[in-house]
Formats: sequence, C-alpha cells, structure tokens
Amino acid sequence: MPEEVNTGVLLFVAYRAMEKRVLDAIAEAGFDITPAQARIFQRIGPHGTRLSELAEQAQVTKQTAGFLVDQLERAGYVERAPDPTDARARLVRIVDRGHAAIPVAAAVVAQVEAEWAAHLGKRRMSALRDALTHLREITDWPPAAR
Amino acid sequence: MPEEVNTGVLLFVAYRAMEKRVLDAIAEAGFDITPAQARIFQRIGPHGTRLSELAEQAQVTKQTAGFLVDQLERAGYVERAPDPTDARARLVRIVDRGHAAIPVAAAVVAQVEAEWAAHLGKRRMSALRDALTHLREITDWPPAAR
DNA sequence: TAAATTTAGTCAGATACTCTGACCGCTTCA
DNA sequence: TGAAGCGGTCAGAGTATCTGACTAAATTTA
Repeated sequence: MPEEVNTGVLLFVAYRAMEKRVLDAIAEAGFDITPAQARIFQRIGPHGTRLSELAEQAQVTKQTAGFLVDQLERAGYVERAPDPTDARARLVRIVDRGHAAIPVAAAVVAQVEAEWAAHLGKRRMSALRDALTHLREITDWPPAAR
Repeated sequence: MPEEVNTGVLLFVAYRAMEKRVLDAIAEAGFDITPAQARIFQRIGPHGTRLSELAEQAQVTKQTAGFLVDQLERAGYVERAPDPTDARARLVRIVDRGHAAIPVAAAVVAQVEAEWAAHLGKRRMSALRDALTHLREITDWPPAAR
C-alpha cells in the first residue's frame, strides 16, 4: 500500500527539523532569539527590508511583525531607518549584534543541507529543491492577499 | 546566479500554503478549528491516539497538546477514552463533529496536491514526495528527544 | 490640483499558544 | 516490593498572534 501521508505533514516535518537545528545552534552561540523573531529576522535583506514585506514573507500581520521587530530592536539585532524612497516607510536593517548571528545560522543551514544531501543523494536533493522552487510560483503569497 | 534560497524557507512556503488552504476550507465549511488545534487533530489515528504521541508528532509539549485537546473536546470534535492496554493512558478519539470535518479536509488536501502535481508535472511531484518521505528517516523526531 | 483612495506603519486590546516546573497514579523491572 | 519510568494533569508565566481603529504619506482620479 502506497504511503498515504499528506504532503503537508511531510513538509512540516522537514521544515521543523531545519528550524530546530538552526534555533538550537543560535541559542548555543548565546543569541537569545525566539522562533518567531527568527522567522522575521531571516527575511531581512542586506539593504534593509520594509516591515510590511517582512510580514508578508513571514506570513503574519504587520502588527505581529512590528511587535517582533520591536523586540529584535531592543535586543540590538536590528534598527529601523527611514526609507529614502518613501517617507511613510521605514527599513528594518540588521546591525552589529544581528550581523554576528548570521554566520552561525548560515553555517548550520549549510550543515543540515549537506546532511540531507548525503542522505538523499545529490540527485534527489536537487530534485527536492527544484520541485520546491517551482512550487513557489503557485504557493508564494499573492502579494495582494494581505 | 543559482538561486540562493535556504531550503528551510522553501519548505515553509509550501507548508504554509497547504495549511492555509485547508484551514480556510474548514472554516468555510463552518468548523471553528484553529491552526494549532488542527495540527493536533490531523494526527489522531482511526482508533484513537495517545496524548503524548500527538504531542510528539505535532512537536509540542504534552501540556500544549493537552490544552488543545481540551478545546477540541469542549467543541465536540474529540473525546478522551481510557486506553484498555494501559490504565495510565487515555486515547484521544475523533467523535461525530470531528468525523464530519474530515472529508472537508481530505477533499482540499487532494485538491491542493492535484494542483501541485498539475503545476510540477507528475514526475516532479512524485520526486518531491519521494525526497520528503526519505528525509523523514533523519528528520522525524527521535522518539526520545522529548 | 483638490479630493478620494490606497499604502506603510502604529496603538490598543483581546486571544490563543506554548513553555517550565511540580505533581499524581499506574507500570515495569531489578 | 521498592525504585525508576511513563502518561497525564495542574498551576503559573511568558510569547505570539489577531482584529479594529487610526495617522500620515503617496498615488490616483475627477
């Protein structure tokens, strides 16, 4: 009988495994970042990202994103800077302590991806990424949905 | 430049897309189930499942699982029954209203999976499921980790 | 170009979710 | 049979999330 497991569950298991590994490593390294904060932080681009964009990508409301950015700001990981192109907007940017956390996270992500590739084999690992990447075309949020 | 997106993010986007579709459909059909409740509910087996097992699979503590089961129970979706094989344990079982919700969820899961398969092509879709299924061997929780 | 609409973000308040620690009763095993 | 382990609950605290209402800036429209 063919495995009857819902694809959602499969995605959940893999996602949580990755998240747990990264969060554990970050905590290990002495950064006090919660899961929800991390989901926001991780989406801040190199030149700063607007709050609403962070909210959209992390799939939470602007209010929630704002709440989490407040905490990241108080803890010294990010700052809010005016957006030169739009006076209503502000850019959330990573600062010193935030920059320090990035290599830790990047290293463990690379490590986990390597373990997965080792387990699945390169072919299947790249098939996984390929499928997920193409899936974004239909699953990534319609920018207007919120 | 090859896409530089973290596999975790890819998994997250797909997972949330599926979850949102299912939750929306369930709400549409008049069931007041929250996301957290759904993550527990979905893992209850046909003959009932123990609380600790639900907690483990949903990756929350027993207390959290108990809290959510309380709500599902009060709302008439599940019941707690004694486990005949172990007097300490109790089986969480789906009852009437819970049974009514299942076809709704199953239908939308099938629908979404069909859409994904249509977008990716059968080959890539099955490669996706194949990779994720194999990944469980290393990502599924070590039963002792909690 | 003034008015109407949309967009970015915040404030306030209410819920919902999750955790840690402590505990009780049943089971297992030396 | 006594000690350790397991399944579950209680209590309490903190975290995350939402809806609704609002301000101000930008954009569209008449």
